[in-house]
Amino acid sequence: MLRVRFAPSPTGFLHIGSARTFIFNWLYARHHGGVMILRIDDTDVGRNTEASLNSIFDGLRWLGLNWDEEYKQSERLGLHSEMAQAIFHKGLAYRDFTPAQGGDSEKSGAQGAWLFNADMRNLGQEESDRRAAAGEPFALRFRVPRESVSHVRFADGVYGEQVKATADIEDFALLRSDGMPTYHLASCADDADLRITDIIRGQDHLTNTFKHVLIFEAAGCPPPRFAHVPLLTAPDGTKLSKRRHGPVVSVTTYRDSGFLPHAFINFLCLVGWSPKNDREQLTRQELIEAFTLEGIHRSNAVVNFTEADPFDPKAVWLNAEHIRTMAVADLSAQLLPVVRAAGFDVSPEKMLRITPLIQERIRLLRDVLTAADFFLAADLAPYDASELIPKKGDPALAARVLECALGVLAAAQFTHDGLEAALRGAAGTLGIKAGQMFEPIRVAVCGRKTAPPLFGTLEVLGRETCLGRIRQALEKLKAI
RNA sequence: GGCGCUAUCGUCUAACGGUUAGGACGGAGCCCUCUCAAGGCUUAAAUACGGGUUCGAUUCCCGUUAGCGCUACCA
Repeated sequence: MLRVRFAPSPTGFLHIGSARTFIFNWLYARHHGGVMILRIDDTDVGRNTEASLNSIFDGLRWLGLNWDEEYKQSERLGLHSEMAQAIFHKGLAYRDFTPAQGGDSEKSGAQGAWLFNADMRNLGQEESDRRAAAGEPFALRFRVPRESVSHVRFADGVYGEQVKATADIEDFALLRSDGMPTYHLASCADDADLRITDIIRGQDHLTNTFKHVLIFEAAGCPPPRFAHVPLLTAPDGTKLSKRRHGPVVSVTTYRDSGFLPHAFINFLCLVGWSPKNDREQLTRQELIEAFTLEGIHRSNAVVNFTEADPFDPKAVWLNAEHIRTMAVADLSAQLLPVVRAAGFDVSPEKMLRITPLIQERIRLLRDVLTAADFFLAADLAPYDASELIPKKGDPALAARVLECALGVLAAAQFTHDGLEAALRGAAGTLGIKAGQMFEPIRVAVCGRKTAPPLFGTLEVLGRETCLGRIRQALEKLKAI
């Protein structure tokens, strides 16, 4: 049975790169009828936050992709130290009594790679035991077998055969001096215990994988298969981070701005992966069927956002496509809570009548607020009376049109076709073009020149509202 | 610095070593049209650079350059 896991650490909100890794794992599991596991990698106690944990669950729940098993690393610490002890007792790890380095002070100025601390690596068994017994703190380091093994290798599902000389791998830590496992140890111990068969994760772990292979082998466990996916970057090429790029990299930002979960998933899949048949819009089922590791790219991909436009245009387009192809009733149901959250008390029935008029005019659910404002608010937002004047017309013409409309609408059958017939007829009577007739009416009832088609709009607005707004428009015209 | 990964239109990407280098988003233009959308059509736009190998390189090899990753008792 194939088993995959998504293992976020709760040290920041769920960002879209992590979400994509989750999605790829999920797709892979579902494609192969395997098991999807969510594991919270929370061994860095100092950096864990409750807010981060919530952000992860909020984001994942919104995506609507379920997982089958759930674990928390902090509840499995015994397992980790067990593996560390086993490795230590085989002589494949050693105690390092060197005091912990403060922060990343060493990092930048480092000339040449640090591999190990000779004194500690070669410390005699007796002295090591004595100092440990005396309570001196130590980190447990993996003894990279540079003498006996020349290279470590593994086959990556995306990047192919990978080889690295043991001479280039440093003696990494397994246990910190406070006894907590490091990421490498905890991750491998859990992957082994949970019988993970395939690890699909970010490419930033590609070179760490050699260490992991070493750990699995030292513990006597067969390593799982690995597949690394390319990273997501900002337009400037740097990796996505809240500090640099703000909330645009957080999954919840997409949710709150009115993305449909599936459109978002669809978009993320298309960044760094391709079904190779030019298809762009895929249903969940189609994604499951089409998803293979072979379709994953090897180079980083940029999420094309700017300060002016926080979302990748393709993501927005995909969302609009999904909105357009939804059943009206479904879209209406999605729109209702957005509208109500903005403070408008709209009935489901009315929302259902508004929806078809704006369906192909909104790209994000949020857009309903600006696209349908004149349906929602009792009073129109202030607008300039000059807007009422039609092309090649003057205030007098606008007034004539509106006076006429008052009479026509009072009598017309208030349906799309009835209104169209009445209004076109009126234009003919006045001897003006239909456009000149419709424009002042549109502005009068909508408060602006760009709006959904007129007849359907009038119909949904209803006779009383239309007449009232036209009278108000006439008043405004007098002021010119 | 060391080690590793990567390199096709602005962006996401396609192309058994043989294509006029294809598609999509975005841009521009035209059509449709009661405005705005949607839709239809057209168009500009790419193989980082230099060497090989080959009858023939986007594709294989080497180098250069650039970007990214790892190089923590972070994950």
